[in-house]
Amino acid sequence: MLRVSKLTDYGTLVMTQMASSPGRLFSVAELAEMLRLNAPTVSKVLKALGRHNLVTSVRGTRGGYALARPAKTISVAQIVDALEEQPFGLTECSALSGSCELESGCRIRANWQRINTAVRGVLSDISLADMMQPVPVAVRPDSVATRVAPETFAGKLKTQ
Amino acid sequence: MLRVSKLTDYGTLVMTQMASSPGRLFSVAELAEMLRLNAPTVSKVLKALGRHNLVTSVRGTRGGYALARPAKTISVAQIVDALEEQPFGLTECSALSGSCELESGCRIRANWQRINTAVRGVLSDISLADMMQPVPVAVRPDSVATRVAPETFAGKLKTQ
DNA sequence: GGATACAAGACTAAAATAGTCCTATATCGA
DNA sequence: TCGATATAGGACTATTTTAGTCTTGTATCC
Repeated sequence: MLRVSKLTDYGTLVMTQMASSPGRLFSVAELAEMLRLNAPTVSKVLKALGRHNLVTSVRGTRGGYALARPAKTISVAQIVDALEEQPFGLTECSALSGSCELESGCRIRANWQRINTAVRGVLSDISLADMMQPVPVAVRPDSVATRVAPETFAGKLKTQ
Repeated sequence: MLRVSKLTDYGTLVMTQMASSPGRLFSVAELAEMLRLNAPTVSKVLKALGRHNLVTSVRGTRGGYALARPAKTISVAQIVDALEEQPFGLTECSALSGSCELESGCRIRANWQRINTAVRGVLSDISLADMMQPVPVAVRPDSVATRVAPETFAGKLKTQ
């Protein structure tokens, strides 16, 4: 449904929370309480983020997690990649195998790949630090005309 | 998983096929055979597209479907909207209700909305006619640096 | 009036996601 | 060195979503 999984959603929350105090370690229990999420779920998110080297972990009594690098250098795309099971791409192929060879199929597929690349570009150009910023102006969500807010995202959202 | 449903995928195929002969009517059976898809599935897609006024239909013996308007004036976003159940948006809210009020939550949510808008902008700016064009240059799918092909999409993919 | 083709929507099966739990391992501190 | 704490990995169940089909109804043509 063209939606990111809840795990990814939680991931942005957890990462942002950790970004607010770059130095310290956060335990699963702490983060779960701060964000009002269940601990096992937060744990699952953090384990996946750890496997992708977006967070570091320390075991033991005073252990916990912290961002592996500054928030400015972590993109939303990287969080998505860490938490979505499937590889990035808006379509599976572009319909059933065997259909593309006929006529229009393959062009469609190639064009979907270009759309994928553009969408990924959007996600790659937004950093965790950006996600913490307040939104500068009211954006009407469905208006294409207003879809780029003048401030923070402006430069980042140019795809060329 | 940040993927469009198969119905949407099929929708782009079906619409493109119809766009190749703007005048004529295509029956479900014809389209199914041309695209090597099952007829009931193609039917489901076309009914949904019809409800959203992207195709017109004629019943009866020599009936069928045709694009409701020129391919240049139909965007991929409109096809997505017609065939995805849920309203457009990459995250459900941005985690559980009640979490956002605390600290970082709401900013994240607002920023996700801006990402939604940017992604939607990509889909809104690609027309069905664009989807029929051959891809001008090889684009390495995962390289952000090359993510905008110089030709056809170039102007369209600028989000500002 | 009968054949054809779309319209609406119910229904089943399969797949993906969400969320929890169990076992193992590392660290700290008494 | 032992026990408490906290992460690591991954299995597992339940839920939700998606895919695909089928049935009944209606419009059009000949």
